[in-house]
Amino acid sequence: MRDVARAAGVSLMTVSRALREPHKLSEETRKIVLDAVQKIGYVPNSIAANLASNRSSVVGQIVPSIRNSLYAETAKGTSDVLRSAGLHLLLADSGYSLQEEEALIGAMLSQRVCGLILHNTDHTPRALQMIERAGVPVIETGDIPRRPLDMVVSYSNAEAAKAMTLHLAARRYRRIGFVSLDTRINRRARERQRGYLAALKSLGIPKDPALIAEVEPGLTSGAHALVDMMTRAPDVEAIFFAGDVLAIGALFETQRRGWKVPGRVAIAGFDDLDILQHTVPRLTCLRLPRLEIGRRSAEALLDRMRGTKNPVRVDLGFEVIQREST
Amino acid sequence: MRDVARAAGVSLMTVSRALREPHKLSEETRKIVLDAVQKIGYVPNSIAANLASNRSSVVGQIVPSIRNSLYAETAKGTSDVLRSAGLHLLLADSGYSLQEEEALIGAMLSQRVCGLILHNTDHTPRALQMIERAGVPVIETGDIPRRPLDMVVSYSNAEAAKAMTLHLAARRYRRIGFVSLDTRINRRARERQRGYLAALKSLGIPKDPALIAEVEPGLTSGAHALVDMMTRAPDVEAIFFAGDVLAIGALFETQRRGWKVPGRVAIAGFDDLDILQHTVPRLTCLRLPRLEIGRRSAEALLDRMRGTKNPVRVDLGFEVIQREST
DNA sequence: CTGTTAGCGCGTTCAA
DNA sequence: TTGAACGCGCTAACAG
Repeated sequence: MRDVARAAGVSLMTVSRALREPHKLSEETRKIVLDAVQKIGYVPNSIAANLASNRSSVVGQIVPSIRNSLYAETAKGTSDVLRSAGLHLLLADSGYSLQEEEALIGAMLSQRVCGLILHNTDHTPRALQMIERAGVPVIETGDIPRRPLDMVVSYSNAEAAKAMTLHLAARRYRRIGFVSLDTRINRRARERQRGYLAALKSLGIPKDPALIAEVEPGLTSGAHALVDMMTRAPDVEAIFFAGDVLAIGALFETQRRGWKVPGRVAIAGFDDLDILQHTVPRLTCLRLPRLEIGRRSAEALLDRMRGTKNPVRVDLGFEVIQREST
Repeated sequence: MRDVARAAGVSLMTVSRALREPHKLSEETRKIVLDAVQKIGYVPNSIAANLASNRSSVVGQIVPSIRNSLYAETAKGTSDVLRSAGLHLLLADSGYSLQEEEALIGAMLSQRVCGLILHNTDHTPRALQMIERAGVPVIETGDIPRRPLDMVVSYSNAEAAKAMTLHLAARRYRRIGFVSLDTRINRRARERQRGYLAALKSLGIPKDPALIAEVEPGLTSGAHALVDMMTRAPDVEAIFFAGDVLAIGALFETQRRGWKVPGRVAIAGFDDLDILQHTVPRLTCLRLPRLEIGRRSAEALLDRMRGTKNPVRVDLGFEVIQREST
C-alpha cells in the first residue's frame, strides 16, 4: 500500500479510502490512486485490515460431515450468500463429534471469525464458554432447540418425523417401522424417533420394539436394516428410514431381492436427495430446506453484523413428498 | 495476552513463548503462565500472530462445486490433513467458472492464505499473475497439465477414459458410445473424450459421431442421453458415461423402461460413487483417488512450507472396476 | 476532501 | 532464561 501511495503521490490514508470508501474522495484523486493500484498489481492485505479494524470477513461453519451431500448443500447456501456480501467461509467437519466441534470452535475463534454457524444444538461446556467470551454471533442449525445459544435457523426433526408417520397412516399403513441412526449419540435421530412415537400415540397405535431400529449410517446399513426388520416383523407394512442414505440402501435391496415396493413393503425416506426422484419406484420422502438453511443462516449473520439485535428463530419447515414407494 | 501476562506476573514475551515455544522456558514459569491462560480463558489471536510473523495458517481450496460429492471427498481429504497439522481450510466454490475462480483467488490471496489448491488446470491471465506475484505454493488438481503452474496432484483424465474404453473393447463390445459434459468449456471432459478417441484409434475402430454426445450434468440429462443415443444408433452395444452422475441417471432410465443391462446395452461410469456398488445391476466404473487427491495435495503443501523445493508432480492413477453392468 | 497520529495484538531482534 | 523496543500493514479518529 505504501508503494501505491508513493506512486500516486498521496498519503496512505487516501489509498485506503480509495479502496474502501471511494465516494469520499474527489473523482480525480480516486482515479489516480486506482490507476496506481492497477499498475503496481496491489492486493490488499485483509488480515492487517482485520487487525486494525478489529473485524474480520470470515464466517466459520462446522458441519458433521462435508462428504454428506445434505451438508454440502447447506454449506453451498452459506457460501453463496457470504460471497455476495464480500465475506468468506471457513468450513470444517466435526465428524459428528462434540469434542472435535469444541476444538474447531476454538480454532475458529482464534482466527477471529465474525460469526459461527453450527449444524448442531449440543455443545461441550468449554465450547459454550468460549463462544460466550468471544461474543460472536452464532447460528445453530439442524434442529430447533428449546434453549438456543443465540440464533436458530432450522426445521424441527420431531415435527417432520411425526408428519411423515401420520402421512403413512393416512395412506392406510398401520404396521409402520422406524429406522434411524443411533439416538443415544445423535440428537437429531432422537428427535425424529420422538416424532414417530408421538404420531403413533396420537393415532392410538401401540409402540412395538420390533418395529424400531437404530443403525449405522450408510447404504449397506439401510439394506441390512430392511432385511432385519422384515425378518423380525414379517407383517410390517411400511418402513420409514429417518437417516441419511438408509432408504436408498433399503430400496436397492428390495430390487436385488425382487420385492415389490410398495406391494411387499412401502418405503419412505427423510431427505429429498436428488436421486430419490429417479429410482424405480420413486421414493416418498420429506423435503427439508437444506440450501435455504445455509442461505438464511448467512443472512441472519449479516443482519446481526449490521446492527439488528432481534433474536432470530426461523423455522423453515418441511414438506412431505408423496411418490411411488408408499 | 496482556491480561495473562499481568495475571502471571511476567512479560508479554514470556506468555508468547509459553504458548509457542514452551521448551525454552523454565518449567515453573511455563506452568504459571499456562495456569493463567486457563484461568483467564485466553484464546490467542492468530490473526495478529499472522500479521506479525507474516505467515498464515489457512489454506485456500477452490472446487468447481461443493455440492458434488466427488469434490466434497477431496475437500475432506484436504481438511483432515490440514487439521492434523494445525492449519485450516478456506473452501470456495467456483461454479465451474474461470471468472469466479479468478475472483476467489484474489480474495484468498488477500486473506494471505499460505497455500492454494485449485481443482482446475485452466486459469485466467489475471489469476496467473496474482498467484505469481503472491508467491504462494499452488497445487493443481483434476487433471495432469502439460505445463503446470507449480505442483500437481491428480490422475489423468485421458488415460482413465482410454483405459475404460479398452476395457470395454476387451469384453467384446465394438459399438461403444461415449457421453461426457461439454468439451468446449470443460477441459476434463475434453481430455476424457480424447482418451476415448485414442482408444478407438488403437483398436482400429472408426470414430462415429452418432456414438459421441455432450450433455449437461445431472441425472435427468444422463437418462436423456441414453435414450437419444439408443435411438440414433440402435446397434450401440455399450455406453461409457464419462461425467458426474450421468451413468446413474441412465441406469435408472433402463430400469424404468425395463431394458436389460448389459443385455440390451452395457453401461459404464466414470467415478466410483458409493451408490454404484448398490444399484441393480452394480455399475462398472473407474475408481479415482478423490480423497487421496485432497490428502496428498495438503501434504505437498505442508512439505513445501517446511522447505522442500522439489517440484511435485504426483499421478495417483486410477483403477477400472468391473461389475455387473458391462 | 485530504493528511497526521496512534494504535490493533502479536512476533522478531537484541540486550540483559 | 527473560524482557524491552520496534514494526507487521492497515484503519480510526481527528485535524487541517
